[in-house]
Amino acid sequence: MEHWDQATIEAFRATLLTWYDQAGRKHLPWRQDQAPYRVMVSEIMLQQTQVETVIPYFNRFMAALPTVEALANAPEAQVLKLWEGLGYYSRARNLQKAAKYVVEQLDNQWPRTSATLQALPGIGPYTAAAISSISFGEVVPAIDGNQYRVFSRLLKIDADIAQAKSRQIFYDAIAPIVDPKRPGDFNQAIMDLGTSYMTAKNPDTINSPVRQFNAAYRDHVEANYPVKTPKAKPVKQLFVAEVIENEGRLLMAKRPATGLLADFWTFPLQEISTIEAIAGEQLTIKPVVHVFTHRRWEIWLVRRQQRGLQANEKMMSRDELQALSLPKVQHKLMDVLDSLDLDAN
DNA sequence: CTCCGGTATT
DNA sequence: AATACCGGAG
Repeated sequence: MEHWDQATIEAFRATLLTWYDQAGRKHLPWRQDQAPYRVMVSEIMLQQTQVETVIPYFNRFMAALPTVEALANAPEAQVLKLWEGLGYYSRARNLQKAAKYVVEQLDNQWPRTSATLQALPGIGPYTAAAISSISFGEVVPAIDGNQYRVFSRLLKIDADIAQAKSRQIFYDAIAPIVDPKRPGDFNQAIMDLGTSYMTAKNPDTINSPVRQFNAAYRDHVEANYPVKTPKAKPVKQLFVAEVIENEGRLLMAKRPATGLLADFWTFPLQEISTIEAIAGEQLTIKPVVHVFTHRRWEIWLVRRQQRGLQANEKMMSRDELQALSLPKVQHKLMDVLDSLDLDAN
């Protein structure tokens, strides 16, 4: 690992922030006004989700629920509807819990440090540091995938970023480099660097504003960083999805309160061991495929007659469905169904 | 297809 | 430390 002396650290800060002031993504809606509520909402949305995807969701969310009190007092169904399609729905539920906590337990006095912000549900070490540095000026690194990638290359850090224990190694390496005068801008500048020149694939190091600080580039080993062990492949699972229509209503089943897509409504899904279980019954040549981190679902649509309803099941009209927050996989199933009906006409 | 990515739970 | 949780981009 490289060691930077104080002069190098100061030169790096100056170079980075000069570039950020000229070329940083100042137009991002959550950077217009960096009040903690806005930063919290944006950072939770940005967990595991790309900037371009988040922008319209963030704007709708802030228009509908402009203050932490508005979010705390909103019906959960409204919050989930605003989140519809973003995925990782526990983020939305925890976000509202965090808002309630700030309003009801803290009398609207925000925690101002990374350590205390982590008491809020859904706020871990990265998000806490992002909020505290951007909104309150705390001098801490906000270590996300961008910071791992950027500093692993700049400093040739060999710790495996897939390992939890590597976090401390990166924290210790980055903390002395964070600009004490502009910690929030420093963190956001690293994010911008990580999504422009210092990308995961095909980095444009030759044009990077901090090329001269890049030890991995200097030594022609940039492709070796960050060090990351590959993750396991998702397990394949076969399902049959029942389409039961009656008088314009569809039979929907509510998923269990814990686990995958908790409490969300989908067509009734039954796991099958082989396609033979529904021989000839399927409506399409190929299954609907939906992949999670750890599971790959292959879902065969079948049409069935009206039957008795289980406790978690309900016949729903199209209007009722439209009002609900439905997971992407259910939208895929309904889209395939609609395209079949279209072909029939 | 493959790859990417924070937090909570266990 | 390992696993669960989603959708989008290339």
